[in-house]
Amino acid sequence: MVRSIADLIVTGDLVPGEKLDEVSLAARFEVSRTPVREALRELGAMGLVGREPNRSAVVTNVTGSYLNSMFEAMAELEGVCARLAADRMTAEERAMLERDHRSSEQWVLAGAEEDYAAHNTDFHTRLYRGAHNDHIFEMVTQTRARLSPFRRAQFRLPGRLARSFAEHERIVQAILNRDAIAAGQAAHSHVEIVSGASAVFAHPGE
Amino acid sequence: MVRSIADLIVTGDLVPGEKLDEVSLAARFEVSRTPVREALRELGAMGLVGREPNRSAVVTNVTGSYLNSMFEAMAELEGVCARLAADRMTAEERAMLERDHRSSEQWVLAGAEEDYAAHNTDFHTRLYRGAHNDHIFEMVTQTRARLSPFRRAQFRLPGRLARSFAEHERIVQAILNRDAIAAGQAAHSHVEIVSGASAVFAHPGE
DNA sequence: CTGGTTCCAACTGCATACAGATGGCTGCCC
DNA sequence: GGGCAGCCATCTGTATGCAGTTGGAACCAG
Repeated sequence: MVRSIADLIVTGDLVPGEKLDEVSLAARFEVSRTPVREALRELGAMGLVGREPNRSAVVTNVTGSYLNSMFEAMAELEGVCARLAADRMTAEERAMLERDHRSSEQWVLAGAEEDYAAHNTDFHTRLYRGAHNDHIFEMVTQTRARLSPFRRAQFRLPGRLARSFAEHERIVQAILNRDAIAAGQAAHSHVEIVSGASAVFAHPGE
Repeated sequence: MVRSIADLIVTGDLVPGEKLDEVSLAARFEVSRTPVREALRELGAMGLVGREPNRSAVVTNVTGSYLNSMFEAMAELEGVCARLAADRMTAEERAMLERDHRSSEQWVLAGAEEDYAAHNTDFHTRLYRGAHNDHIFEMVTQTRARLSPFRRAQFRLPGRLARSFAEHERIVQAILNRDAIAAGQAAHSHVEIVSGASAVFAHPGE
């Protein structure tokens, strides 16, 4: 239930600012209002929807300022993850990260945005896992989920694919060299750039 | 409702591992099960209680490994906050931070654990706010809430008060000097030390 | 006395019914 | 014609009832 509604939001089926009426959602999933309500509470706690007393839940329309704070947080968290990952990744993890990264070059050359986007998600997830810190993993995953409605189109920008790949390259190299500082910085600036690329698509806050 | 139950957990009234039976909670607060259920869902999303299908919610008994990951995350987040705060705090914020810190010395000299603990909470909150990043503020606040059951007694350790004050001093100085790097490091190691001091009190995980 | 099986009580998950609140619409008054 | 007030429709918040499931207690067999 939570998942179903979250998907509607993350996939963009429900647009930021849109009201989530309990009865229509209940009808849509053919259940009663109760599970819907509970799911909305949970989504509210996760920050995906906003709730105030006696009002409909609304898909969080992150205002510019809060959106920026999330992108900044994302950059910081990525930096931390990469730094920790450089120290802690196992040999297998390093190998997988590199292999995966190398193979993604084909999508860049082919200009396959969708495929590269999928790889990109995996790549970052590997990074988060590599930090070997469950709580940080949770935080970064949640933050990413909340940001996802706002960066769907990030790879549409011309040349973004190649640049993203080059930035990944820097991160991978630093991690393979076990250079924690460099890895942290590379990941940090990588996300900073993504945030700039995505800002354009941000839904105007109210 | 959420707040009421969360308080029971944070204050230690409900102990990690304890089952949260919906009907008794409903009776306790003199409401029906419905709002209790929704509150539990929300607390589940916040990570304060664990939930699995057809089971009672249980106060999260953070296992040793996850507890460590939270303390580590806390150290990283504090470091980030202090670093950002050193750059971004307004003159008023700096002044308040210093004033507050100075005045806390009286509690150290008097050995007033309760009072110092209250000040300590304020001090760190100031730091988080000083970073001027709402999302990071949320994350660090949530993490702290989840950790609170596990560090209630941190100032009981002999000499901890004075050491904490000295560490705060380093952080304050670095921020007043606008030395972001030093502030970040000082805050990071401060929390690392707290985590060591608290580990002793961790409820044994299962 | 111990191990297993069966049954029951208690609790969770969901649905429905009702009460309270809110926002918009309509109609009246100025 | 415009503005204000009161009413009504609609939606959220809460209570209660019922069905499904689970864990444990009691009982029986070895």
